[in-house]
Amino acid sequence: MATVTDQPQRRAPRPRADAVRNRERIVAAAVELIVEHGTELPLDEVARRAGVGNATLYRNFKDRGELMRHVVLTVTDRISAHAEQGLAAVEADEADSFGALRTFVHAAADERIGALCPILHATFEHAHPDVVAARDRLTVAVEGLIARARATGQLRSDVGVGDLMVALSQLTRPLPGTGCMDFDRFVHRHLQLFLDGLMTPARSELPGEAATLEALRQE
Amino acid sequence: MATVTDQPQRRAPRPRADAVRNRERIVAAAVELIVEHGTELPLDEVARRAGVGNATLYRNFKDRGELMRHVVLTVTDRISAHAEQGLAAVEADEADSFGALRTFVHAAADERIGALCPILHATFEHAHPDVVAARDRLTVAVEGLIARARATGQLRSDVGVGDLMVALSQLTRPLPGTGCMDFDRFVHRHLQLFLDGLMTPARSELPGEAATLEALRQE
Amino acid sequence: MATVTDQPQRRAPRPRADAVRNRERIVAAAVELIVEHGTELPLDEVARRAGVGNATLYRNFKDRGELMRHVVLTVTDRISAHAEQGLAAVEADEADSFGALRTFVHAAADERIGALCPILHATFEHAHPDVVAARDRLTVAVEGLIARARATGQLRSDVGVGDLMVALSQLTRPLPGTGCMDFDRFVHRHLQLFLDGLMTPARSELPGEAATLEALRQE
Amino acid sequence: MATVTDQPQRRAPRPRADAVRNRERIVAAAVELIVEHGTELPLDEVARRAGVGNATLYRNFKDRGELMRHVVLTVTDRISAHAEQGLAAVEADEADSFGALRTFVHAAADERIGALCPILHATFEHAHPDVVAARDRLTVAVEGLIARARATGQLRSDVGVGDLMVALSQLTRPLPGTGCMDFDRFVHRHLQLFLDGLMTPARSELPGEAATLEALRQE
DNA sequence: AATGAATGAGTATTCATTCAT
DNA sequence: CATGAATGAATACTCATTCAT
Repeated sequence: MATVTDQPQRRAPRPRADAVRNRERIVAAAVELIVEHGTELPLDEVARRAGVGNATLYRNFKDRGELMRHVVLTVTDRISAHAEQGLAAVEADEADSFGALRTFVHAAADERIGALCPILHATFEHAHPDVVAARDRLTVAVEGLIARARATGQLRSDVGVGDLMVALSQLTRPLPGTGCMDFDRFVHRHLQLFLDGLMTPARSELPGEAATLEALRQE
Repeated sequence: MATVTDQPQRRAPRPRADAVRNRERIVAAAVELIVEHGTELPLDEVARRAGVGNATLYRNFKDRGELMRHVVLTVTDRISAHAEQGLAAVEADEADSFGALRTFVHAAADERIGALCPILHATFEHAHPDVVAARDRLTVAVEGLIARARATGQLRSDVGVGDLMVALSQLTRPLPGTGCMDFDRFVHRHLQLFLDGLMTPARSELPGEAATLEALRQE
Repeated sequence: MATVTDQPQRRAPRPRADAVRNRERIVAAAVELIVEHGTELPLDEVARRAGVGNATLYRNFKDRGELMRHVVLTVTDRISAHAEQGLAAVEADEADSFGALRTFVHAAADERIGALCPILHATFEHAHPDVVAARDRLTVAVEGLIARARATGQLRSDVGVGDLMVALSQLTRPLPGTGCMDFDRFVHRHLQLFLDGLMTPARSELPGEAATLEALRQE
Repeated sequence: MATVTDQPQRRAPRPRADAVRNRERIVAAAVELIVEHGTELPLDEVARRAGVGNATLYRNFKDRGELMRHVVLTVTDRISAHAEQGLAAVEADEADSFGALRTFVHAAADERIGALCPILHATFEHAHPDVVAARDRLTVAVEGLIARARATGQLRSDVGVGDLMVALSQLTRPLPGTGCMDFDRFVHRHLQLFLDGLMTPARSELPGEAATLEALRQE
């Protein structure tokens, strides 16, 4: 039915079928390599891993910063989707709100949120519109989860979204030079322990003030 | 002429007075820079910060690996001292055992345990005798603290020393390019939350198995 | 059906209508960019300025050298036309012969004789038949102008066609990175001064020997 | 007599005897290569020509721009010295003032003033204090020569220092890819002709306005 | 025939490490 | 001993040219 109207419109997007694939493969390879070797990885290595020439990488991403930004956007979007999904479940089904938070945290870890550490760099373009938008989307969704968990009295009231996201990023931050496999065994334990610490009743008083993701913008 | 008789007595202690100072300044500068800029920093920068020529650095430390090892040893030793001191206090005075653990964790953060991130690299010589010895010393002391806290029923029984140390290292791991100052504001909050999660009664079941520091030797 | 009979007639002129246009636009873009940014400009830039894909450029011009050659030929031909026109005027109308030389020099500058700077490169194919032919045509015409100006006693007798053409090229040679607009303000002054120096009576003795365009073939 | 006071002060400058030599050799090689191959020359080639490793070049000159700046400063200073020497001769000895200008122009050509074309680039750091100072020094000296030549009625009054310097630079601008040897044969002829055009009585009217070196600052 | 994409070879620059003073 | 300088081996990035659509 709708296909009739679709056909004439397809001319523009088509010729890039393989180019789009290359782009995706480059970002995927970059995520992998950031997880394995940290953010200082050689871009030629990314290109090789993606199975393309190095210049193809540069055709798609003007420089290292742009590639990093796309990695961040890609991973952030995936994680936002998890958060929104969890939030929808909680709102729709009256599900266990803290459980939704737990589920989200572990899912974010599996999505390699630790690879987002570049976003925490002072040198990273925190002000780029796309980055701001992605961060805002994630913040909104996670704040929703947090508000729900707080509303049901399961989450202590003195923690902010930044506390959760920064600790989550740090605890899952990849170990350079490793396949990460061994490390994964421990990470979910640490997350679980941290989540336990977020529950009510609060067992200690927190120093400082609640962090926000915006506050990480350096300078 | 009378001074001649003095000279032989000076042999042992004197010749290294400033050399020792140089060594210490180099390690101190390295710790600072690792905390500020991560482990990939230029060694010339370390030398400059230490106020010595770069060749002096290489005279004292054969290569980057050796310098990193000494950084790790220095920081580990300081942290071990804190752990042992806490343990002694607990054993002597029947003090609050979980409180001792808390005190130790925050002290380790202030001692820049985050500078131990080189130990997280696969390329680091985890098997070097000095490193093994330092790690063992720290492990013993922290295990003592853990045993005490467990004995008084305040620490949940399903966490190992590795869980504590790895999570502690990760949560305090510096963000490259950061003056770290802003970050410090949050770190103690995260540690406090994590510590809350370590208390009894356990609020969740932990996946995987307890980590040990030895297990961090990758590959 | 009747239209079928029309088709055979179209063979010769039609198939190249837009192709010819493309060729011209590419050369024009190249001239512009050489004037603005020197000869080291990226060919992709030329294609973009011409509004065609880069591959189209390569379909028309095998490589950089061939494009440069066509630029040189195009510009040279235009300048030859000016010279021949000036010569015709002088011969027909007994006009002011040195004035014709002046007019030619400024016209050549406006035709962007500075874009001939590729001809100044040692790597340029000075011996290519088309280049030789174009250069000979220009040389003949300019020599005619010079002969006339000399015959009327206005042009000093110790300067050759090469002196004129090389100095003219150099004085109008574009400065890379410049929009050239500002530079244009000065160029005609310098040309005027140089032309004044060509007039009789000679005010100095010239060192070396008269240059010829052929002598620019380096090595 | 003065040597007594000199001896104790010599300690500082000594240890760099060879380093200073390297620096000079790098600049000299850069001038040579700019003359031969233009400003886009590979820096590795400069290092090789200077007989040092490429990193030595970068130790001495942070980047391409800094090397270029020092080339410009070096050449400009040498040329300024010529101009000042000529000016001193004219002022002291009542020598032929236009002859002094001629002598200066040919000397500047031999000092490769044509290699200064980078100074005319829009991308060059025209505002750098050292460049400004060097340009001012040169401008002052040449303006002195011009004023003298004008005062004696030999130089036409409608040309500015910028007219002279830009035309001089352009006429002596090296031909990329050549040993320049052949070209040198012609350059002094063109300069001589241009200089003739500068003499009184003026043989034509000049369009536009007198250029200044400052006006070449792009944008 | 025309295009956008892909590629490899080249160039600038950085940094760990060694050498000469 | 301590130092500044020198070096070669990376790595990021550009561009002429070729390929697939």
